[in-house]
Amino acid sequence: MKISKPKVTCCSSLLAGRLTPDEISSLAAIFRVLGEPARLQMLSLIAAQPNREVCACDLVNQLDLAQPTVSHHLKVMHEAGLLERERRGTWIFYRMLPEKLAMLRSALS
Amino acid sequence: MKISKPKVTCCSSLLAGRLTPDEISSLAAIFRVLGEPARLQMLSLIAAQPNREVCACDLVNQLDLAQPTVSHHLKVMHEAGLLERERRGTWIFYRMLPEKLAMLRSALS
DNA sequence: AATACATATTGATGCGTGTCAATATATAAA
DNA sequence: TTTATATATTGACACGCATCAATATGTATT
Repeated sequence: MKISKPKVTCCSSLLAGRLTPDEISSLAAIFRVLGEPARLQMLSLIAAQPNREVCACDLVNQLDLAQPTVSHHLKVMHEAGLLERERRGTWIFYRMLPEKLAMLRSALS
Repeated sequence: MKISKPKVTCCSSLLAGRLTPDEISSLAAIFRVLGEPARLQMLSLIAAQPNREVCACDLVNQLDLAQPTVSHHLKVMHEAGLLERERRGTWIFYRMLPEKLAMLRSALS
């Protein structure tokens, strides 16, 4: 029985070979999302919570940014696949989705 | 003889704990450099070379960008610590410095 | 329905930066 | 020195986007 050779690369890797234009633009899009200090700070705050989630109001209180600005960044990160949202009553909680970060990690290796 | 406990964290990690403002801004700066499709394409082209280096003229030929634009991006990536330069005659060759990418990888883990 | 609070959206503004033409600088060869 | 080629710099322009005030929408309570 023939054993198929395992593929060593699972995702697009920046250091090995040439990337397609689609891979390049989608990779750049995620990097651009992370290239904003306010957003990195929000991710760091979420990761620092014991249950790994925050409601938007917490970020508004801690972040020295106006509420529309926080809402804007949350939307950007949610649409980029970095955060998931869940409504609980009046509050909306955001959690990290580590898959996108893992994908970036493999793109950098 | 007492054996010192090894530190598990070597660098700033986005997912564990809170980051300092300095860590956040320097991390964001590198992500912003990578958040540009033209620059990712240049890195991909460099990584695809057999000897892992290119001269600037090669990039100008292959990249559908004006020469000053290529020069600008090379400067940005060099100042960010992603590329190293070496002059050989009239040409200037650029090579990748994988250390910064490794640092980003650990920040994402 | 009315009130209160949380979040999202709209619209406007200002700043950063990617882009390129023009020009300058650097290196090598004749 | 002159010529040619490679790279960098300057200056200007246009576009994207972070930011916020004002407003709208959503949810729960009375």
